[in-house]
Amino acid sequence: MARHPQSAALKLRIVRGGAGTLARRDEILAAAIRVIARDGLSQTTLEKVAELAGISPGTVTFHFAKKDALLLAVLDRVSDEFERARRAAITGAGGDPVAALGALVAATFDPAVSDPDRVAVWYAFWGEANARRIYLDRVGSLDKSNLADLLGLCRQLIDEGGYAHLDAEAVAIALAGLIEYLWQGILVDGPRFDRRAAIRQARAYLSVVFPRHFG
Amino acid sequence: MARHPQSAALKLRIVRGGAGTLARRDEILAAAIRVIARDGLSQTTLEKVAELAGISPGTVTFHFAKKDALLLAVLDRVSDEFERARRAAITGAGGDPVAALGALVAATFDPAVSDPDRVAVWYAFWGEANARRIYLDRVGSLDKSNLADLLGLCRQLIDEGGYAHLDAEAVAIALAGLIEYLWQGILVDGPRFDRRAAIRQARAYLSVVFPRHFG
DNA sequence: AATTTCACTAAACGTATGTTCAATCAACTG
DNA sequence: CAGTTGATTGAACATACGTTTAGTGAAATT
Repeated sequence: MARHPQSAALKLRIVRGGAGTLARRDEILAAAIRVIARDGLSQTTLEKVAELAGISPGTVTFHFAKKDALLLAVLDRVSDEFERARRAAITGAGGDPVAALGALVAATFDPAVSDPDRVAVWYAFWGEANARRIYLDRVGSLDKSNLADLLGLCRQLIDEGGYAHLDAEAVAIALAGLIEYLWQGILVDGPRFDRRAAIRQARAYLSVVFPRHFG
Repeated sequence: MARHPQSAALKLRIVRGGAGTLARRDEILAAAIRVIARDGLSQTTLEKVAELAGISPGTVTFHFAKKDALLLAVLDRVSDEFERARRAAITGAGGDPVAALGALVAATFDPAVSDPDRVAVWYAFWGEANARRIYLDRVGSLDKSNLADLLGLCRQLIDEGGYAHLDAEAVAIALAGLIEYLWQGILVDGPRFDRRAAIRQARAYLSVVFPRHFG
């Protein structure tokens, strides 16, 4: 008895990288994200994921051949979401480094992007990054391009804003570290994390470094 | 056939918190640290730990009743080492905030303290922190007291050094984030991590914020 | 010398879990 | 409507792993 027959709404069958409809894959990924966040990678089982998705364990391996493939798909999903939000913030600023830095901070703490589950998943993969090089490649590259963007924006602001005395690299690394550090608070405090305070503290740092542009 | 009889050197039997000699416990903890760093928490098994320690799997559960207890002991061990190094750096500075900040940075990237295995273990537990509250308590409290120390030192330097225009909290959080961010490099680059460059970058930030004391 | 204690081994046990597979049902196709 | 395809189930399989336990030998104790 197939409890989940193909509905007309799911007729759009785009098979890429694996079997199954995209909708079902998304449901499984969403369930996996929650299980990983709740139980950690070491306690994540296909049975738990299946139960949370309301399907049988076999269906999970039908859509994701191996457990490893599912976990990697989760990482890619979360990684893509973060990357997209980051890019949108920069693009929306239209070349203005001050607006871009502000938008990056705002995007980082946007509840839609950095909900506690996704943050927990992100840290879970960081925790296994040393053991699985493929994880390290993903999380590392996102981190790297984030720093590269911040460094570019800081350089631009230093040049155009008359902050020639500043060490762009030091300022950018500190900013990247600050943002990540505040981000950790989401992991620690969960839903009670004060996002406005985090944004305020990030801007306080920017106003220390670039006082004439972040008053 | 007991291949590891009690030798005269191990006669000192201090049993605290569990069975066994301290020496054997240390060997097991060292093996566990390496396995966790190499394979991640999700792939760490008692058999691997036992093999690396050159003993049988049963001996591990003899010294650490449960696997959970072993993992927690590993976390405590690494946590204690970090905390001790931090405290030593601050104490050694004798109340001088400039010396203390410099010593903290140096200690953070001291190879004896932050060897790649220990850093990987630290991140591994961070990765499971959302799932296991007891992990979160440990890693979170170390992080908290670290920030508290940095904040105190920054406040002191701001007051005594004539930096009244600076936001102490913003400066301290950025410093904490910067150090952690650079620390991540140990995880990413392993033994090839450039510790001198990291120290240089940390001091570059300090010289941006406190130019008259970190020239 | 006899007895007890401690550290350890090796095998056994039971369970949890990733993966496979035959069967089933719905939807689409011609 | 008959036949094919795709999604799903549920059970079976194999195995990896944490834990238990009986047994062993050396050291300490009496």
